[in-house]
Amino acid sequence: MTIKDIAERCGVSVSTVSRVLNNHPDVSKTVRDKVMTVVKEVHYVPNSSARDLVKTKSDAIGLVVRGRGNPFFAEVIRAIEQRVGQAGYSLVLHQINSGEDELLAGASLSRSKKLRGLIFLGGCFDYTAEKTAALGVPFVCCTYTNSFGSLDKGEYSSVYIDDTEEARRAVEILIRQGHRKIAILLASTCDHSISQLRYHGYCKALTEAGIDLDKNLVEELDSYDLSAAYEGMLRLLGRKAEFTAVFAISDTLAVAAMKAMYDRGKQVPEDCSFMAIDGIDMSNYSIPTLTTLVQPKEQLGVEAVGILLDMIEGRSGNRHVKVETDLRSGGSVREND
Amino acid sequence: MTIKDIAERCGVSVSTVSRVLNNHPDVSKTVRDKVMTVVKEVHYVPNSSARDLVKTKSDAIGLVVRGRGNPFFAEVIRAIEQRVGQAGYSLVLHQINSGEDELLAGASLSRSKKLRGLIFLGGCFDYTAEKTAALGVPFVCCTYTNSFGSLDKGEYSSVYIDDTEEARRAVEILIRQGHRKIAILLASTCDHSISQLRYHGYCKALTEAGIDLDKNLVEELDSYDLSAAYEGMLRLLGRKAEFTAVFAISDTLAVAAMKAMYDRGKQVPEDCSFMAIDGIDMSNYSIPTLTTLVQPKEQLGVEAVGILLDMIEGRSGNRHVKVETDLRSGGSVREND
DNA sequence: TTGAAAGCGCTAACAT
DNA sequence: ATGTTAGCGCTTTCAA
Repeated sequence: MTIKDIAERCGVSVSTVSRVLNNHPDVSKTVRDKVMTVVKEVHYVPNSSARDLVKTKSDAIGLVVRGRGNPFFAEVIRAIEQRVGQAGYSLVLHQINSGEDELLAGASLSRSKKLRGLIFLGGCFDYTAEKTAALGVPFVCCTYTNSFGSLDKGEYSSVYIDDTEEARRAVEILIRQGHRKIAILLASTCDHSISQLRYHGYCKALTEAGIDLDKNLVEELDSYDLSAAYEGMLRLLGRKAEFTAVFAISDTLAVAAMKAMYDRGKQVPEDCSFMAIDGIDMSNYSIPTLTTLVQPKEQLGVEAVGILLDMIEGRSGNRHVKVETDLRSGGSVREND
Repeated sequence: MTIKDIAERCGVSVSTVSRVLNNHPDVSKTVRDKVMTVVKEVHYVPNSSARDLVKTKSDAIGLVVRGRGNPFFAEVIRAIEQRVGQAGYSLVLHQINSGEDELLAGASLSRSKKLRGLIFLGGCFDYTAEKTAALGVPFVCCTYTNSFGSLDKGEYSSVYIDDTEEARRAVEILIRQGHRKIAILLASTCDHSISQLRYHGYCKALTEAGIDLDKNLVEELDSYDLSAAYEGMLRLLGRKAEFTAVFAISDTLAVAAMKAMYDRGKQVPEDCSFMAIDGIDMSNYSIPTLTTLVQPKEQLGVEAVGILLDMIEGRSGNRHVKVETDLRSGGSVREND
């Protein structure tokens, strides 16, 4: 069923049908009604490929999300969708798995869908000008910035929290509560990602407090899965290393780790305190409620779209916005005062 | 940058470039290499609209998911993606919000992307032949079946659990443990959805055990949000109605409700047992681990794709597959034996 | 207000 | 092995 079929059934030309379909004003009501009737009757829907092909400039913004089903991203995505829609643009959401390259995905999406701009959510931290050149449109890194890459500040945009500083702050909060033996649950100490940055903040806080880093208290996981965190926590407990608190680099890891504690007959926070970063909805319902530095998820999304639209519409060049976390005091950290 | 530009730069015709791009064998290595070099050099990516437009029959299967960020769906989606890919088809994933009509979305997707078939995940239970007519391709309802609609068995396919029966079974398990005062946490008793079916199973179990339905123990929520479940549980506790167990129609509701218990200083399962249906990953890490009837998420996805491909490739007509849940015994139900 | 026709970028038949 | 060309379904000038 094509526009031509509709035209024939209505006894009009294809251009008239096209006009009706696109709400052009210069069509008589009689014709318009007739066309619409037939369209409804046969459930006609225009072929979007043909439509996209013919119009040179789209209103599509691409969103490439790395890490499927990451609950932290869900809220950010929602905010992005809403803002993009409000601004009269359409959103092309493309989710990729951890192993894939988001720049490649973005470049491909950009060319094939004629995107006006791109937002990357949860990508890598080490882009080079050479790799981003393929994108061909303005882009903004959401929830991270290019800490390990060689990109100049003027070559990209970002909305992010200062991962190192926030991690330092989180660990400092534990130290202020009297903790000196603090374990860390993370993905890797040298993967050039959020994990490495937050590890760095952890080290910094220890140093500032004059505490020596104990490698025995660093538990590296091979994924962000809940099961990996659970097993990691058990290993930590099994090592018989002494610690009174755990800093988990994400809420999900903390929740699974607290469960491991419980299953080993230990109490949180009596036997061990837990502190994390992210602030997902779920950790509000963990037992006890997780104490965590909450990222401003909606703001992250809103700012990302704002910066991108400013660039697309020529109001400004690349920009970087650092946002702050908010301490949510649950019951997972023992108060020693 | 179009295929024509590439052709010019290489001094060959567009068809040659097209051949290279599509891995046709009849191109000399010299030409192929030259074309590939230029393609990489200029970051050329074919316009997918033009590509899709020209090929009359696609290999795309649509997946319309109702209910963004529902953790239960995540695993089903993963299984579907994998199977569709394995079979040599591509997947077009379209997520819609609770308010939207999945049939409309599916119909639109179907026509505009020339889909070969559709899978609906988390849709409604009341389709009519009139409404599904617009789809124009075979479709299968995944995780639900058309309990309240007027569709004939031969007019659609489905992979589902028997919601009523599984709910009955869940409540029966509670009754076997000696519970007689069992509250239920649900979304609605008459929304023609999973909630209504599971409510029906709850009633059935009570009746079979000779227990009168106590409307005071039925807590209807206005959404599936964790916060709604938390508040609902507080209301239930506030009513001073007596109950020794709660049947939550989904894992997420149960987790939030258990937290409400904890916050009111009550113990699970000592003061109240909890039982649910779904079996999401997260509820493995609740405290205590949630006792729940686990849906075979991967199987749901695999079967859905299997049925759809059988129809697309003409091996069979519409089919209905009922799958079974698996009891996961956590610590949320008190064992009285 | 309507119709005819060009062309968006690509693939695939048909030529060579 | 490579080039020429006819569309795929649609929007959009340009004419009428």
